[in-house]
Parts: sequence; C-alpha cells; structure tokens
Amino acid sequence: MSEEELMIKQLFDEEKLTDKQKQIIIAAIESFSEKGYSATSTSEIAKKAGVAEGTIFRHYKTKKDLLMSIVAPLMAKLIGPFVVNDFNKVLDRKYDRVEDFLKATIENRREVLIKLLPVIKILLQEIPFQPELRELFLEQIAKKIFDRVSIIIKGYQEKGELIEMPPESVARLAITSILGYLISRYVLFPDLEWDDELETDRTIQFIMHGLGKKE
Amino acid sequence: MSEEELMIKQLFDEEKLTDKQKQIIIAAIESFSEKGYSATSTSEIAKKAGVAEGTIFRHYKTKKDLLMSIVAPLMAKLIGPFVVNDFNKVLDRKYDRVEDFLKATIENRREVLIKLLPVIKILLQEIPFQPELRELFLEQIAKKIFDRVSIIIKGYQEKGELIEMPPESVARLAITSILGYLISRYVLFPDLEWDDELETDRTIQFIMHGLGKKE
Amino acid sequence: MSEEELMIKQLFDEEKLTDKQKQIIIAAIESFSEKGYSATSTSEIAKKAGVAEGTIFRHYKTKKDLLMSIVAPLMAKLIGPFVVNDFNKVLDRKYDRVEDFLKATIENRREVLIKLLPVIKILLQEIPFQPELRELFLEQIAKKIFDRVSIIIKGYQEKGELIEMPPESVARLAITSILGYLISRYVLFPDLEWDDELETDRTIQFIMHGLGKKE
Amino acid sequence: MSEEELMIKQLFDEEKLTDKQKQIIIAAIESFSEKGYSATSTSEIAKKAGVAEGTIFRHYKTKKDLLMSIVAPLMAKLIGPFVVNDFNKVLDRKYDRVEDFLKATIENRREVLIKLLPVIKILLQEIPFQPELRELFLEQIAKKIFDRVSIIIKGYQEKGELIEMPPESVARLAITSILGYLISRYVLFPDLEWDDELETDRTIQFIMHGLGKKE
DNA sequence: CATGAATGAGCTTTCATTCAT
DNA sequence: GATGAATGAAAGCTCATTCAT
Repeated sequence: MSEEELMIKQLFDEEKLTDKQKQIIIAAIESFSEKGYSATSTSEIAKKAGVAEGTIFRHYKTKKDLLMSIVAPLMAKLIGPFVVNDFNKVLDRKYDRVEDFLKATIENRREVLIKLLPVIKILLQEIPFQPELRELFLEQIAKKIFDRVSIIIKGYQEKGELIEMPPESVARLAITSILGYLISRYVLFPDLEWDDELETDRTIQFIMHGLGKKE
Repeated sequence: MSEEELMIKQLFDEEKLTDKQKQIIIAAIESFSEKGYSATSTSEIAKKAGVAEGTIFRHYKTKKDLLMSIVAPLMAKLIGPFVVNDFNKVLDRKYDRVEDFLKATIENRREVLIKLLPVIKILLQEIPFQPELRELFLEQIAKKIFDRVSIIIKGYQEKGELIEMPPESVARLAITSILGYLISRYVLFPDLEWDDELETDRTIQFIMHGLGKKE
Repeated sequence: MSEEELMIKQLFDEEKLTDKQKQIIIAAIESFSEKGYSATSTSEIAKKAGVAEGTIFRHYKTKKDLLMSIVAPLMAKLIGPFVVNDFNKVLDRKYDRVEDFLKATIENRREVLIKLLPVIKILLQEIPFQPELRELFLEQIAKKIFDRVSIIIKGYQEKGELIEMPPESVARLAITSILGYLISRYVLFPDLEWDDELETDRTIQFIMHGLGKKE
Repeated sequence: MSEEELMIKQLFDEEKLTDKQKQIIIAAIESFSEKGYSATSTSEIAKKAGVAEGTIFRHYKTKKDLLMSIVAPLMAKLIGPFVVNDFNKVLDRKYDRVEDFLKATIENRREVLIKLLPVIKILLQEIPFQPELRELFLEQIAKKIFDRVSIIIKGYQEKGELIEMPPESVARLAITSILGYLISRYVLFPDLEWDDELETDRTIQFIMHGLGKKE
C-alpha cells in the first residue's frame, strides 16, 4: 500500500482526494496497466478498490473520465522538470558537457519514472486510441518538451558540443534512445538482470558517440 | 481494396483464404488497429466485412483466435528476413560497412513495414496484455532476431567496425533507434512532412557516430 | 419566480413551507410535468432546486411522497369551489340560467386552472399508474364533485332548464366538454391563437344546444 | 393469447413478425399500458415475453424504438378509416343525417378501439413526453383527421344540418365529446356498468342537441 | 436542518458465442 | 459454408435512499 500511496502522492499531491478516491485511483491504475483500459471493467475496479460501483461514478462521470483524471496529472509531472528551474541550471551552463546533463536528467528522473511506470504504461497504451489524450499529449506535452529541449540542443550546438543537425532530429534521436532504454528496462524485460548504472552510461555514450569504433 | 489485398498477400501468401476470410481479416485489422482489440466488437467486424456474425466464428473459434491468426503470420514475416538467406549476404561480407547493411535493411524492409503497419500496431498494442502473444513474441521472435543480430554484430566487432560492448546492448541500442525512427515517422507523427531518405541517413549516422561533434 | 411563487401559494397557502421546501416543490412540479414522474430523477430535482439530494428526503420520505404532497393539495383545490359556499349561490338560484352558471364557473376557475396547469398535468398523467392516487381521486374528488354537480343538475332539471337524462350522464357530457376545451386550449394546442372568450361561449353554447342547426 | 394475437393482427397485419417479436410486442404493450413506459423495465418485458433480454435489443435498437414501433402503426390505424373509402360513403351522402353518420362511425370503430385500447392508452400517456411522438401525432394524425372531418362538417353545414360555426370548433367539440365518452367508458370507469348503446345514443344526442331542454 | 458521499440494486444496452436453418 | 436470430452474462451507468458529519 505504501508503494501506491507514494504514487498517488507523486501524482495528486496538490489535489485533495478522499480515501475512497485514492482507493479507486490505485485500483484503476493497477487494472488499467495490467489488462488495458478497455479490457478493465468498472465493477472490477470497484471490487479491487473495496467500494461500491456507484461510488466510482459519483467521483468520475464516466469510465473515460477516470482514465483522464489518472493520466492528465502524469502529463503535468512529465513536463514538470522541463519547465521548472531545474532546467535553468542547464541553461545556466551548470552542466558543461552534454553527457553530464543527460546523466543528471536520467538519474534525476529515474526514480519518479519507476514509481509512475504503471501510469506511463497506461498513457502509452491509450494514446493511440483516445483522440483527446493524443491531442493533450501532443500539444501540451510533446510540443513543450520539444521546445525546451530544442533550446538546450541549440545551446550545446553553439558550444560545438553537438553535431550540426536540425534540433528536431537531434531531439528525436536522443529522446527515443532514452525512452528505448527505459522501455526495454522497465516495460519489456524487467525480469532480466540489469546493471542500471552501466546501461545508463552505455546509453549516454551511445547517444554521444554512436556505435562506430573510435580509432 | 488493392492496398488491403496486398497486405493480405504479404501476410498470408502461402495459406488459402476464402474471400469471406479475407474480408474478415481486413476488417479486423482495420478495426483492431484503429480502436484496439478489446474495444472492437465482433459484430462491428462482421458489419465492416460484410459477413454475418456467425461467419466469423465459423472460421475463428474465438475473438482471440482471430487476433492470433492475424498477428502470428506477422511474426513469421518479421523474422523472415533474418533467417532466410537474405542475411547470409551480410554474413558473406557482402556489406563491408555496417552503414550499408543498416541502410539496405531499412530500405529493404520499409515498404513491407509500411504495408504491415496496422498489424504491427496491433502486435505492439496487445503484447503487454496477451501472455500467449508475449511469450510467442519473446521466445520465437525477439530471441531469434536477437541471436541472429548478435552474430552479425560480433562479426562487425571482429572486423573492428563496431564498438566493444556486449552484443545485447549494441542490439538494443540499434534496434530501439530504428524502431524509434519508424514509430515517430509512421505512428506518432505521420502527418508531419518527412524527408524519408534524409531521416533514414540521419538515423544510421546517429547509430554509427552518435551526436557528438566530430572534430 | 413570482409565477411559481404564486402557484405554491395557491396550493399550499395554509401550510408552512420553508424556502428549501418551496424550491423543491417548484423544481419537482416543473420536472414532473415536463418529463413525467417516473422519468424524473430525484437528483435532477435536487439540482434544479439548488439543494442537496439528502434534503429532499428529509422533507419527503420517498419520491412518491413528494409526488403525493404535490398532487394532494391540488385535489383539495379542485373540490374547493364545489364544496364551499361559492356554490351555494348557484343553489340559491343566483344564476337563473345554466349558461350563466357555466360561464361564471369557467371564468372564475380559468385563472386558477392555468396557474395550476402543470400540477394538473401531473395528476392526469399519474392517475392511471398510482393506485393510491387513483383511489384518492375517485373517492375524494370525482365522487364529491359528481355529487355536488348532480344536485345542481337536478335543480336545473326541475326548473326545466335541462334535458331529462340521468344526472351522471349529464355530468359526464358537460364535464368532458369543458375539460376537452381546456385540454385542447392549454395542453394540446397552446401555441395556436385562441379567442378565449369566444371559444368559451361556443363551448357553453355547445353544451346547451349541441351542434344541431336551430330552425 | 387469442385476444393479444388479435391486437397484433390488427396493428401489424401487413408486416411480418416472428413469434418472438410478437411476444415482445404483446408483453411491452401490456407492461407499458399498465405501468407506463418509463416505469417499465426491459428486463420485465423480456421476462413476460419469455425471451432473453438481448433478444429485445436485436429487434429494437432502443427501448424507445420499441415504443415507437408499437405506437406508430396505431396511428396509421387511427387515420385509416378517415382516409379510406369508408368515409366516401359519407361524402357520397350515404348518411343523410349527421346522427346516423356519427353512430355508424362510433359503432364501426368501437370494436377496433376496444381491442387497441391498451395501445391507445400508451399513445395518450406518452404524447406529452416524447416530442417525436407528439410531432408525428400532430402532423400526421391530428391534422389529417381534422382536414377530413372539416370537409364532412362543411358538407353537413351546407345541407343545413349543422350549426354555423368554424369547422375547427365544430370538430373540436364533436371529437372531444366522443373521446370523452370513450375515455370515461373504457379508461376511467371501465368497472362501472354501462349500457353502451344507450350512452352512445346520449352522446350523439348531446352532440346534436346539447343539454338544453327542448320545448 | 442541511449536506453530499456512499450504497447496491437495477437500469438500458452490448457482447462473444451458439445453433437451427 | 454461411446465416442471423437467440442467448444470458456482463458492460457502463443511474437510481432512490441512507447516514455520518
């Protein structure tokens, strides 16, 4: 329970949720991420949450509403680090080298990501099917992160630290590499043994220097 | 119709499908990839396919059966290129440089991938929720491809063309980069304008040399 | 608001209603008469009345209770004119001619009827389905009115003003004609243009002389 | 069963209904007319009809659909007599006197009306709440009947058989008198003892000559 | 008094599946 | 082989009502 309580706190810290609401959210996250949104029934959520089915609909008008209220705060969390002054340090040249910036970013976010993993899974799963979610994600999240990252990329490019390539391509390549690592690590093969620090380093190294042999 | 006919041919070439079966498959692929497996009803498929509801169940015992019969041949197709002698050319040192190999592979497969994209989408969506699918994928596909790719990687490593790093890490990084590109290109932002050849080159360049500035 | 306030006053003058109660009553009348008793939810009434759902049930034990408490006073109002000494004037031969009596009655009651129309609509709608209501209506209202009217009819018959026919038949014919007029006027075709005085006269003329051409 | 079978035949003679459909219709008519449309549940109808609940929705997309498919043919039946050549006899002066026409009409239709009474009850009950029904009724039925009746009225007025009064008023008065009789007889007080022929005559007499004493 | 969260039975509707034709 | 009517379980959701605050 403390695990989930933490997740709830991470996601809904500012909002005031009743106990029942928390239980519903936790149960919904668990079921959605295990079986998918469509394949999860509200009665199942109710049972798992230990509340009456009607209670769910008192708090969330529809099942989709419940999905949204789970996934929307996640998006806020996801842009969070890119908009708050955490990132200003980067812009303030705190991190001279891209490597250090990348490592700090990944390390800094790893814990949050792990905790929010089930919700992230839900988000990724449902984006293709929920147009509202998709739009929200593209316009509110992807665009904002992208803009921020582009600025940073341009900064490093000007410093001669990064290859000359349109920032959007650079961003795409870097972001998908990181996500590819995280998805492999935590979604696809969580059961394998991973040396997290080593793999993080390898991913960063890859992003910076590619796979070509340095002679 | 010719589009879908092609897809069907791609996937089920060896098997003999009646017209009705083809229509069912096409309708199912369309609906599954648009709304997801769970959110698609068999009656909807029947209507779209122009057959009676019962007809679906004559050919496919259950709805899941239908899913499997769509997605299983895809897997065969996906390993195909890695197991048939196409690849032996690589091993036969036909492609001296990794770049050429990567480019040839992507180009060679791009058309097939595009055509099979809806089915791939279905596969990716359902893998987390269908244990049978997951197992099938991991053991039959991922493992086989991985083994093959590892051999190739080792070959290039021995030639001094690739960095010294465990082949599994190399494979992960390369594959996620390519998939990241394809997913960005065809799933997430299909509506953006893409210079496909250029972006392919950039992806390959990235895989080979990373993002670090060459001095 | 003053419209509804008036209706409330008309119906519940003697009783003491809190503000909340009034709002509930008004909201209930509006919804019941618009969508029917069964098709109206208590939560809807609560929302329209601007009170909490629980508040309704503090004042009215059940939903049916609410219906009854709306419709019962209406019945009292409906017999009212026939039992109080208003009517004695008729018996006291104040109105020599039936026509005058009918006209006075209709005119006298028209305003009240219009104001209470929504409640009357509810009563008429629910009588077939609520046995208690039906019984209440038949025994308390219909019978009493009928008795009173019969006396009056007999009076006029003795005076030779009315045809010789069992009073119950006379009553039925007269009452349905008047109700038919009022229902046509206010329920079925309220949007048509009506010359109220003229149609009232025609209705009375019809009751008295029928449709046959006088030669 | 034969009673209901007859009703079904009366209403749906031209259409082809399966046995299950008939059972559903019969059960729905029974329940709707007893408890009202809103207060009747589809599960109740299913149980009474001896079919699965799903079966209802295979034939009728929604509950309202079921209502409509019951009530729409009734309307056709109701205009029927006024548009078919039954009525031409009247226009052909077959009935010299209005009385005879009225009597023939009532007698002629009484049986049908009695048989269709439950459906008529449903129609009357739901017209105020179902805008589609209301519109259908007003435009398709009321208007058509009214037009027909107006012609007939004018005919008799020209013959000097009827009072000079706008045909719409004449129609209203006559129709509400007849309906008032039928509703009193069959809906409000079906349990009283009625001498049907006598009351029919009285109603007609009333329509023709009113309640005023002939001297 | 008033509230509104909570309930669980019941609502309309959809579902995957069966089977007689 | 193909149909589509029939099923009944289960879906999402609403309901009247209760009760701790």
